[in-house]
Amino acid sequence: MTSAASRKGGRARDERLERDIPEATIARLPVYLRALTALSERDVVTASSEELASAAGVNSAKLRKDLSYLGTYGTRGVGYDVNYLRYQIAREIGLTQDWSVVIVGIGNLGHALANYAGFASRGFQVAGLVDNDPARVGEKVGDLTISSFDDIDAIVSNAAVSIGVIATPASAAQDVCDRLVAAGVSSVLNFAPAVLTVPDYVDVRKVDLSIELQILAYHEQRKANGAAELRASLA
Amino acid sequence: MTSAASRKGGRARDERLERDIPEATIARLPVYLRALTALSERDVVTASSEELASAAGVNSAKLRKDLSYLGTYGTRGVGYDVNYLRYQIAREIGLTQDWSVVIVGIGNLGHALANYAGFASRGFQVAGLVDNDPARVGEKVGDLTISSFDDIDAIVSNAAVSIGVIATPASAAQDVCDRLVAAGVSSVLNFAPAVLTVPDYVDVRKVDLSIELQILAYHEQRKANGAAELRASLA
DNA sequence: AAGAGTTTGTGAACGGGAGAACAAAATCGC
DNA sequence: GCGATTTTGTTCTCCCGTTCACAAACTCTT
Repeated sequence: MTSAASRKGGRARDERLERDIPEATIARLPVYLRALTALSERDVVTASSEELASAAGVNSAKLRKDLSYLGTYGTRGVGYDVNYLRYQIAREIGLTQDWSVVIVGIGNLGHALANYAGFASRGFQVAGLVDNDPARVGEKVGDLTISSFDDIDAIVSNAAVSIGVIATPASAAQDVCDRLVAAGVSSVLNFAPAVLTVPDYVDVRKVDLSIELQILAYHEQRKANGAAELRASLA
Repeated sequence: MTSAASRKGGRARDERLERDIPEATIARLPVYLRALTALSERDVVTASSEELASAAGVNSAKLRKDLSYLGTYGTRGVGYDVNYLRYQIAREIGLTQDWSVVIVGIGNLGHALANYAGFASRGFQVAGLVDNDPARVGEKVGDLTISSFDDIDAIVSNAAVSIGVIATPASAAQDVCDRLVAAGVSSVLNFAPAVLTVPDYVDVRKVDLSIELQILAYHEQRKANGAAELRASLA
């Protein structure tokens, strides 16, 4: 932080100490936000790093360090003001504004995503649903109507969509991704089990259900083997 | 590897060099597996680390190091035998055996998971669907019938379920998790936006859709701010 | 059979994040 | 007003994971 300040030599807007917040921290901010929201709903006014950390499922030192990247929002001897900190984190993540997303691929998963309440409640608005299957185009899901691939451009530009969600089969994912990027999307959340190639300025995050299960299976197997070895060594 | 061998002093089963494979590597093995499967389907017999890495979306040095934890399966000057390596990875992850999973919470997401083809194709068998809502119990999803919470014990023990998938609202997640663990489940995949507390021997992995979107939103905001700052500094 | 050309496996350097520990800063009790 | 107490913000150390770079090992050509 001092480096940024000294480099620019005390520029006017430097109280807003231009950060580079570690990725690992960013990934935890939404968790803290959720914990704070829960506390706020129970009318808790103040929380210590210890309390917050336990609600978020992390270590308190880590939480304090994470928050220190955002600024000095706590009070020593007291803790953090729940609502104030909540607002600061929301602002930092960018949740004080609304984001439009388009969902491509309205199969089982796409349906679930389209109806997912967690989106709207956090400032994410589904601006369009798109599917390749002519039989599905025109179908209503919630209060939205499924459009065809060809409408991607119009949807993205009309609703200023910057985030695309891909819930298609793997075979279609790269093509869909290319179209989204061409239409102006610069962040992609990919549920398809495929590796996507995108320009540098585009962010991609991947969620892969079967990979998660495979990781669990590996550990299960290890547990089982460990137990078997233990039995063998006792025999 | 030498440390393990020397420590135990050349024990009988030590060719099976008892590993501790880094978590980061384990998380990538399923990706390699998928890439290998794709190559195999195109009848590719051999692949270099460079080819495999690009198919998997990683750096070739990382891929080689990852594979070296499993054993010496490549041939210098040649590359890796696709099918052989595929089998070795599958065995390592534990995919040469079948795994039974139970899905709890058959809302939109639960439905999608129950119908997800990627499970069956990788040796994961859905042994039961469970929901709390009496109106849903008895309903058929695919060729399975939804059971009530009270049947969790029976399902888990009858089908030797070791993995539980939680797709309930956050408010129910901890209770469901406790029941699963009590029934004998020792790995949990949690889709509910809640922090779960479990005994040490239980593994939990969490998938949180709205967190992924929030991370993307943060980066979007940064991109937008960066562009705005750039414009300002040029003006 | 020997040299040229590939490609793996790994040692070593590097960077980032986690956790312990403590000094600084605030409140509270008297 | 002052010492005791609480709790933050931060420094320091350690560990894990990534990447580089190269020697070892294999094939192919002549």
